[in-house]
Amino acid sequence: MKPYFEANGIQIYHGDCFEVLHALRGIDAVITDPPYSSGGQFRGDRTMNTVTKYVQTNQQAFRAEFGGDNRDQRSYLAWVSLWMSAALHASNPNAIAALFTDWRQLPTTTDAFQAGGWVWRGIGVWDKTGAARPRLGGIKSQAEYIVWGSSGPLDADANPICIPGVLSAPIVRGTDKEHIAEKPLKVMSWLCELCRPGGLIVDPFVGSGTTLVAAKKSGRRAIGIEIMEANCEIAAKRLQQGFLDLSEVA
Amino acid sequence: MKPYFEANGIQIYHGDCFEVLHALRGIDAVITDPPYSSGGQFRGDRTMNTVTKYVQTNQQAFRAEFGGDNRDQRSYLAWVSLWMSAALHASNPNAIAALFTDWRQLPTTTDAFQAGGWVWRGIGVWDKTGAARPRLGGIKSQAEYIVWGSSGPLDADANPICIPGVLSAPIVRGTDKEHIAEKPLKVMSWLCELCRPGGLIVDPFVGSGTTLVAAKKSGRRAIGIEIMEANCEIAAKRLQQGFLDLSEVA
DNA sequence: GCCGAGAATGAATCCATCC
DNA sequence: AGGATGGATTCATTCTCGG
Repeated sequence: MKPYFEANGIQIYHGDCFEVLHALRGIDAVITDPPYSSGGQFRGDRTMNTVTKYVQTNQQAFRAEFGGDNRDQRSYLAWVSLWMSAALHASNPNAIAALFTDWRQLPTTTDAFQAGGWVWRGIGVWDKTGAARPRLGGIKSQAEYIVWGSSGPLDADANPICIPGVLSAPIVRGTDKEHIAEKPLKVMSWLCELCRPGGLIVDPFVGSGTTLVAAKKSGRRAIGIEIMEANCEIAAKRLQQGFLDLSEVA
Repeated sequence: MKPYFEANGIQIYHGDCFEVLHALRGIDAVITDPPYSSGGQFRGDRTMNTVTKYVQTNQQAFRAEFGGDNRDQRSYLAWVSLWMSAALHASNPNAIAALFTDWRQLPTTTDAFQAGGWVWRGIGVWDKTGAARPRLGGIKSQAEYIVWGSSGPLDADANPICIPGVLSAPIVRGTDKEHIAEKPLKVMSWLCELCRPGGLIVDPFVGSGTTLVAAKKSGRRAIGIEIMEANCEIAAKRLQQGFLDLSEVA
């Protein structure tokens, strides 16, 4: 398999994540921001008045909520657990994994994480620090979440760090933004510390490539996988710029 | 039914939450911090008493055990959905609910919330701002979570506020702390704003009574339910002190 | 009052040991 | 493919107290 891009320990493969993951070995950390598949198809139904919708017993309410409304969640569960399982097979015994998710998919993501064979060890919070749409009459949806864990026992000796559980960083805006759901470099750099220094980080959903840029800056090797060629190009460009920046500093 | 305590629109009932909830009507908000039944990876860890489970060092201050904290995930799901369902039947059409949980029980809590017939609308974050136990080799467990939603459509006109999605407040420490799992008054006051001004807040798990104190300070009526008489006493005492403080200010 | 040193603390977790 | 119990370990942050 030939990488789309390669330089200074960072590779990008253009293709499907399953195909590439099956060919990989020696992963120390899976750090990624997969498409959330969020936003309910049946939101109108879900937000109806449940008291009028379910006049009878709550048994009916239970079936409505857990029956047909969340079919897309079911396939999200299956899909995430499949590639997480593929990643586990390519991982070292003390590997770490960290997946982004939003509030709506958080329970499904923790299920998928464990269904894929990983040990779930906690939740990190990315606080967007107020730059979120206000929600009148309720709590502002101001955070995204990082489901994290390991492929086996935590080997704290290999990487004796402790990163904060709530990371505050404003969302990427305006002309800097290359991708709809782009994460701040600060947040991805923070997650890269979960990987042992010099270790191999894999991101199966490169997008605009922020994980790869962060991995490079923090002195880890990285392999990214991306299915859309346009994104491969953007990520490669950012990596090249990043190297230029680094050489200027040196 | 006779309240254990009553003053200035705040009542405490000493008893089981199911019994009292069935007798109630007209709830505008359910705001509560139930026992999480969390702690540890193994069943043995969960079934320990709460002081052994949650208190590590030889503390000077004595803090009481609290009950109902050793359900497994299945029964936790069933138990939460049952009292949430009872609360729904006692609630007004545009009622709000907000439940505390930790990372481990978050997915079960969102299931139970919906199984009880409520519409899940998001997750709030209580950021303990650093004073949490470090976790070597991983992400610090620095937050607890608030699962929130409503009994039906959100009525933003009745209460046109929007509270932040990440609430930062240090944990309660030292001699001020009356309960192992006590929440900061600042956090509970924030949540009380979800209830329409003058509305009725119900807390089925009073503990040390922080929700009730916050409700009083924010000008809402409140009914608390608590099964342990020792906690009823602590909460009543705090409420009386609160009223004294208020009168001194006035 | 301000600063620094030392002590205390935490809605844990992991593991050895015992029954 | 056991289950319960207790003890060791962890360190950033907060608290206490003396100078």
